[in-house]
Amino acid sequence: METHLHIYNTLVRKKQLFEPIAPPHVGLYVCGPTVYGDAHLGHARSAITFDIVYRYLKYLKYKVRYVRNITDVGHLENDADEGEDKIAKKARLDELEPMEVVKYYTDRYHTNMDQLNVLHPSIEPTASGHIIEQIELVKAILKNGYGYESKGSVYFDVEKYNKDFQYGKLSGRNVEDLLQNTRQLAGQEDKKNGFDFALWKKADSRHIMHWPSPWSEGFPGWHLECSAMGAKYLGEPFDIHGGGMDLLFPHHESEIAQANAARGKDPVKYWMHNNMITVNGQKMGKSLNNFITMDEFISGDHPALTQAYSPMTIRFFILQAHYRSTLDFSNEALQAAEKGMSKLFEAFALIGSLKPSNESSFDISVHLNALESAMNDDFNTPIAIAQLFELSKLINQVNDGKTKLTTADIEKIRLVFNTFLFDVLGLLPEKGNQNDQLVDYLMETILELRKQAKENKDWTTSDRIRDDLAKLNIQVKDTKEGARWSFK
RNA sequence: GGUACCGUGGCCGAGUGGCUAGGCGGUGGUCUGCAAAACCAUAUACGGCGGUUCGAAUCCGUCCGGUACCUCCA
Repeated sequence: METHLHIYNTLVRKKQLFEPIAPPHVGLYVCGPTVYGDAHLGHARSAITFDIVYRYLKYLKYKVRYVRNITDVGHLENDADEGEDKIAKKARLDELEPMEVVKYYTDRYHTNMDQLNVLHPSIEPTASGHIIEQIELVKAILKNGYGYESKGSVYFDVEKYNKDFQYGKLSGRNVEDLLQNTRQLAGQEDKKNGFDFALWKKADSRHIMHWPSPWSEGFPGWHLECSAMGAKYLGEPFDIHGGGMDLLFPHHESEIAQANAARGKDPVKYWMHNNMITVNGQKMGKSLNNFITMDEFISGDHPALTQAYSPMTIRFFILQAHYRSTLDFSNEALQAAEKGMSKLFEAFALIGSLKPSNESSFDISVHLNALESAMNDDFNTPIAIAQLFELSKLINQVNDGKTKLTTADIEKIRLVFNTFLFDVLGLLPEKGNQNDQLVDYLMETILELRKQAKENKDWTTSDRIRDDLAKLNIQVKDTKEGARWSFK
């Protein structure tokens, strides 16, 4: 399987040729959501970024096992290890069973992902379903001497680990700096060093999610689940681990440390990190309280939104930027994306009615190659989309009789659009098709009436038909061959 | 303070030593009964200052401005 796919590997901070550990198989692990709130634009970006990775790897004929976890325990509240489990806290406030909260937000997350046309992962494991694996991992770390027990909790001994391995190899930090910069944080009494992180945490009386363990009735530390589940389903090491840039430190750094401490080897060959969505240049996130949920985008019901945006518009908007760049949210940018995307779909819809010629005035394969090399260059979707715009321009030119294409090349263009626009980029025209035949028939009748009015130079009637249809978001387009129509 | 990164035309956003990215918006034109759509043409650019080079938006230095991580976060 020869490809030229290059992936930017955060571990070495440059693009590398992608060489799977055991081709044609590829293991892909992505940090999924913590299900204690609705998905927002940032979640959408991460999911879409790695959806593209998944789709393109499959396009390249790899056999991909894609694991994306659901975090339903473990992440602690603010005061580091003093805090309460996020989901438990939410449950207490709402007087719900924790698993009720988990189920509620997991379902909502799935709905949003389906709306965005994000493919389902091969496996979607939950942290609460892998407590045993996580306990085993803690045992292995303890056995190798890289952890210590303290008052029923177990911590990772970063200083000890750093003597034998390198803590900070992913994030570019060093332990000396960390020592100086984490000293003042509260709630560190039980730990040898401030930067030591919890592997197992003893539950206090308020804590309603807990499990038995050799050390205490408690719950796993927050980096453990990905280490345990990644290894379980993808092996050690596996190919690609993805997530948001904000997870780079300490989460992914600690995953590397845990794997080395337990088994003496790095867990992952290629680390990929998507950048953040920003609002007025600032990260969109919970703590800044400036996030907009997917449902709010779809309904338009948010003070920052001047209109509703379809999930496909959001997907397209996200794909128009490279995943490693920050992407700034604005209504203007969303609206530009909406218009641009519909232009692509309109061009695609025209392919079926193009008139073939005996020769082609341009070479389709040039564009196909350009699309592949864009995707091979660290999944450069903006360039790929630019290529699709080039193609749609050509389609329109053929439609206008300004350039020529053979029947075979028209089919080739259709195939390229199908493959890249729909399969690889995962964009779908979203006009409902429930009443297609009826609508087509009605439109045929209406446009026939308008044609007659025009022939009679009854402009009042013909314009009224046009304007009324516009109110229904139906656009009439007069061409040399007669009127066409489409949904706006 | 430490670490990583960014500053591109009205807006969004690729590119990273020489060859117009692209989209939205603007302007002019073709088409049209008038529009719209489409097509054609076109303007507006690489934060400041130095340096390297035949040549820099792209490399180096420096200054200015901004962001992320170091606490849960996609």
